[in-house]
Amino acid sequence: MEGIDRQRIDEIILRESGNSLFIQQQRRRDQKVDERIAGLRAKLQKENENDPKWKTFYERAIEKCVPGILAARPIRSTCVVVDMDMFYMACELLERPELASEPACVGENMILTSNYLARKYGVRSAMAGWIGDRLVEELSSGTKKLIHVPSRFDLYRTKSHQVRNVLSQYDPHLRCYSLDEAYMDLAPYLALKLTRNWDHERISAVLAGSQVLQDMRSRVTEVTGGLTCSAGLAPNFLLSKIASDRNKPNGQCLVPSDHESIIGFLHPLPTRKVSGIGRVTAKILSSFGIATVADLYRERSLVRFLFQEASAEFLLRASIGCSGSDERNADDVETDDGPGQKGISRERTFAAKESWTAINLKLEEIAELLSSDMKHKNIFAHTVTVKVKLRSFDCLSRSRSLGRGVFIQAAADLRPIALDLLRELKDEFSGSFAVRLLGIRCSSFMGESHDKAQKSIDTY
DNA sequence: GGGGGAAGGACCC
DNA sequence: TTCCAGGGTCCTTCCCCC
Repeated sequence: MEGIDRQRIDEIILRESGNSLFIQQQRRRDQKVDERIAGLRAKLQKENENDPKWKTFYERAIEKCVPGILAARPIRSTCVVVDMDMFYMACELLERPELASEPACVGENMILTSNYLARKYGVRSAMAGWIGDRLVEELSSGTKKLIHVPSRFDLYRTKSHQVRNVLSQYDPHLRCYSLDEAYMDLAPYLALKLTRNWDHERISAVLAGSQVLQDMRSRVTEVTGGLTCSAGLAPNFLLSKIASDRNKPNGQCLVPSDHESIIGFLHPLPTRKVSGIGRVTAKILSSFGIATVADLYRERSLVRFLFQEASAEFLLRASIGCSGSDERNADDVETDDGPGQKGISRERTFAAKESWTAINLKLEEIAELLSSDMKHKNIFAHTVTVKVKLRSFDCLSRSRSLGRGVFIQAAADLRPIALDLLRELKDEFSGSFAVRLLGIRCSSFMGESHDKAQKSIDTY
């Protein structure tokens, strides 16, 4: 079972997806990345010819800012990322334990998550359901069938709440960016627990045993009736996020806060392990010989050359185990309760439609949903964006900011603008306008820094 | 040039 | 035989305006 060949899995996926429109779109995207890489290569060659010493220029600039970045890295490992193990599936397993011994997944057309048995057959989240079926069928020589469990988000929310209740006893300010993940800082908890002021020796001793994490995880399991989670403990969230994945499932990992330990932990990893480095960035890096985080650091001048400033800075920081939030963490323990929501959206996928009436109808439904969400949260927005995905999987969007001081919320206000934007997209698009997804997004909320308006509608 | 909106992408779970 | 989500954030590039 362990040995199911990655290559065979890839072959099956490739064959089954065949020439689907989705795959064709993937290829077009890959091609764009290849072109970007070729462009970078040419630029690099030119630079090498013009000024063979160009690297030293970047090197000096980088060396100058590294000490500052390192100094801002917290000196204690108190940041925790808790990640529930195959969360949706695990929730289902509580009620249907018999599924554990069969390859199973949550989701019908689109797989949201799969159990570890299914993963061995290459079934993973975001995969089309029927491809998962084929993988299991073929790789088990017809002896197994992938079981699809319909998703039940109410259940997952309830369970997520239980988890949050446990975790908030360790950090009342914890952040949850999704149902199955929490970011927390244990510093106040530990300080309190140890009653005395920070005593680095004792805290290290506690943390080295990772007793706190151990207790926390057992309590999660107990309270949820059997859900397990994995956790990472490190000086910042960039590192604890990676650490939380290290001993998955039902495991934990501590990254001590000294530089040697951090580098020893981080540098051997493939760049893709860093949260924020995705498929495309990893591909660009690897085509310039950068495969591991150590490479990322060694080739920092090249990295600076290949990317725009913001991205290069993120990569450089990551390569020495620092995150952008290190500076912030130090002081404002209390002040921020998150940056606040920037936008709100609703989108729906359906069988591709060409009928303009049918498309309009869908758009109106979505406007209705979004407006209701906005009322619920009491937000008024200044910018409306319509998003369309065509049958070819090409994505288009069009947005409009309303007149000065105009903010809307009601579906009656949203609808005509969205419709107008959609018409513009359709009119400008040559070829068949067969729509498989429609979405509306509202952003620039009233009350954000730039707004100079009071409540106002209807004036556009 | 720099600021800011618009369009398109990358990335995350 | 089936034919790839939905809700976000942030970055880059282009373009217009000042």
